[in-house]
Amino acid sequence: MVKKGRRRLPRSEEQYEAMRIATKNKIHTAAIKLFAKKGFAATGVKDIAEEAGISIGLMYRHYKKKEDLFNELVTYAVEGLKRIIKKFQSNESPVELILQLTLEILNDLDNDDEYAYFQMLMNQSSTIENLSPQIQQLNMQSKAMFNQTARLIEKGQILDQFKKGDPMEMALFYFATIQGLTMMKITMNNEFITPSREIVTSFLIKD
Amino acid sequence: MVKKGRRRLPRSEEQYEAMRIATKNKIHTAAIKLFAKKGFAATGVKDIAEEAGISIGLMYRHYKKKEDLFNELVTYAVEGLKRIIKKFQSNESPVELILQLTLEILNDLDNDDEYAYFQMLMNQSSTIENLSPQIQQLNMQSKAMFNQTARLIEKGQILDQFKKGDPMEMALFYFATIQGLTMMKITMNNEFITPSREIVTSFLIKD
DNA sequence: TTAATGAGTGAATATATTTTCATTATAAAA
DNA sequence: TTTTATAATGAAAATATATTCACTCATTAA
Repeated sequence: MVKKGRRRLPRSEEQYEAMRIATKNKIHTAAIKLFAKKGFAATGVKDIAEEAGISIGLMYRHYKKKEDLFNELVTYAVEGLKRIIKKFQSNESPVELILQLTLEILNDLDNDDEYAYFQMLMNQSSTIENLSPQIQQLNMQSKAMFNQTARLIEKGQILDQFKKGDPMEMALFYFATIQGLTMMKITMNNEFITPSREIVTSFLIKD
Repeated sequence: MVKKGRRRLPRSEEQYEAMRIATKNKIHTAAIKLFAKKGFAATGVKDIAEEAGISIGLMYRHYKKKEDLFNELVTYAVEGLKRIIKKFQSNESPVELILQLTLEILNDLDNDDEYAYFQMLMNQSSTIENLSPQIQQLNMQSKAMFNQTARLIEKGQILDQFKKGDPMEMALFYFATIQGLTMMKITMNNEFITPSREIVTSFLIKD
């Protein structure tokens, strides 16, 4: 409808799109880092703008509220979770699936990948009172991830790949270690030592 | 000096002291819970006063600033750390010492003891920018705790009580799991399953 | 009863943080 | 060089949170 009165643009729509995506990326990278490290409340929009190297005003052109930015990041985390859940539902060998995920996570921790930040974001979410739909979704997917992992462990136990024990308890412990490692990574930074996957999985996988 | 002009008091000094301690305890219990769950920035003095069942004004009679309250709690955490470090320096069997600590922690998690809150407080501390002397002390003790644990693991390896591996890496992993479990406990609350100590120590202790 | 004292209160003030918006900068077409 | 559309800015307004302080409350010795 508005298209009818199309006027000439100084830049092409593609150029504008690229600019917007570029600044959005800057905001994302800065925000995930700060939210993960300091939490939602302790992170000021000023901090984010500074870290991203843009003005506060520009942030608000992209996000009406600080919360909207947080929620968008949460959405990415949800997508990541969904991918893992889907993978776990495949028919591959349980031990292979767990090993694969573990190695991937340890690798990301070692390479300072954004993974750690997203993991922390998931914790931070639980500290927020006013649960947005995005955070509710995240909580649902987390629970699904848990159940899926417990089922996978059960499968692996039947195949005699895994050690005995309550699958739910083991799944919880697995994620607790991942959680804890992520936290350590973020707080210790360069003093952090990424553990071998043998250490991480020794409670679960038979030698 | 001031004692000279002593005037009559409606209550005895002991009574006043008891009242002050009572409210301080209320504040502590409320604050540690909220700081641990939501972090320093996200916890309002209003929240603390509400949870403690007192007025905001009374809070400020006991602590000039919100930060002072936080720092006092940090001091308690430091004392706890020092106790554990001292214990670890004793000549008891390494495997016994680690087992003892692990069981104690798991028991506290199970019983909803304040331990979990103090553990989380230690994380929250790392997210604060303006490092108070108290927080600096906490960081120093944390590092000491690490080193002490690594040394203990080394000792246990020589005695063939522990599995092989880099002691520092294993110490870090140990605390990461504790950290992660604490976090889970606080976020999941009643859905949390306290893992058996066998699961927690299986990466470290030989069967 | 009254007077005295320190605990306890919460509305008012100070401070910090978020959000808005009038304005400027940029790059390309004319 | 001028015009244009949109990105980008940052000081000002709106909002939220921390802190203060003039006051009330509770208790007990006199």
